[in-house]
Amino acid sequence: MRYSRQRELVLRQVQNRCDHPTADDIYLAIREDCPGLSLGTVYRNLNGLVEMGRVRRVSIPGMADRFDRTLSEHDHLYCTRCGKVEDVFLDKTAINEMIETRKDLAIEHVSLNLYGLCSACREAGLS
Amino acid sequence: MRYSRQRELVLRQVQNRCDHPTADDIYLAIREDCPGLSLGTVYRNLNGLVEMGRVRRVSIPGMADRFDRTLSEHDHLYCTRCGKVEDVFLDKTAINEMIETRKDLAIEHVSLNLYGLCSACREAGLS
DNA sequence: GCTTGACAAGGAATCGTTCCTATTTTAGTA
DNA sequence: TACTAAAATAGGAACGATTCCTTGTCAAGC
Repeated sequence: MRYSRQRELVLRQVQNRCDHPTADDIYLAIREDCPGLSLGTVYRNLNGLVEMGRVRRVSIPGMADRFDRTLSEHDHLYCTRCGKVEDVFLDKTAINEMIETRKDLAIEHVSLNLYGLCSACREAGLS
Repeated sequence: MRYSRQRELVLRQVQNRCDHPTADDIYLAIREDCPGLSLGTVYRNLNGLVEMGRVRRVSIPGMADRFDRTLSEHDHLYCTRCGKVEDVFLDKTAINEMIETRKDLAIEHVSLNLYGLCSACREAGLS
């Protein structure tokens, strides 16, 4: 795979942000430094970077895909109040053990979608 | 909410099928008995039926939404070989317990997406 | 039987995403 | 440094899923 300035910018954008941007978020952000950038290029590069394992894709039903710089195993919490997506690190041994007991199923992979309040909304609600 | 023949047909279609049809599947099936049916009507009624709790929506990233007649708590297995969606009934007490230990999180709901082989593909693979 | 509001049909519009084509960039080679 | 082929881009058309809008229809209560 050849170097490209656009891919470099896309990767940096994901890595430098602590939120979970959509392709369009990334497009709008990079566009300032790189006018003439095409949204198709952003999608193509994001797909490539996901395939290479450099970034992760976060899919939540009914929303545009988001992208995540954090590669280590974790899940995502969708905030039902503000819509933000937050990383959540869970101990999944209990889940994996439960899955293993089900010898009748051939499950290769489990993904969790968590719905609730993000840390900011939770703290706002406590006060 | 008023009665309508179209809504009746949509609901029956979901309830009489043991697969997980998409809006379009339902549209095509009903259209035979009810020419002039509009796809928009199918969507509108499905959304209404989901809101009323008469059917369930099954969302899997990258695919059209599917609809499920089974209302009791369960999850879904997406077959990585044939693409079929299958109901899976899991004992989620371990998951719920694990979630409860995380006092730092305000999680309201957890949904699992399972990826693997459906029962048909699994049996085909064993032989 | 008339009115009114919920519903349907039909199609335009939207959103997220991919695809296509001509043009530009990159990297290896002479 | 110049040349070339492969790979990447820009720009926009196309696509699939879904919603929205407008107009027409029908059903239940007065």
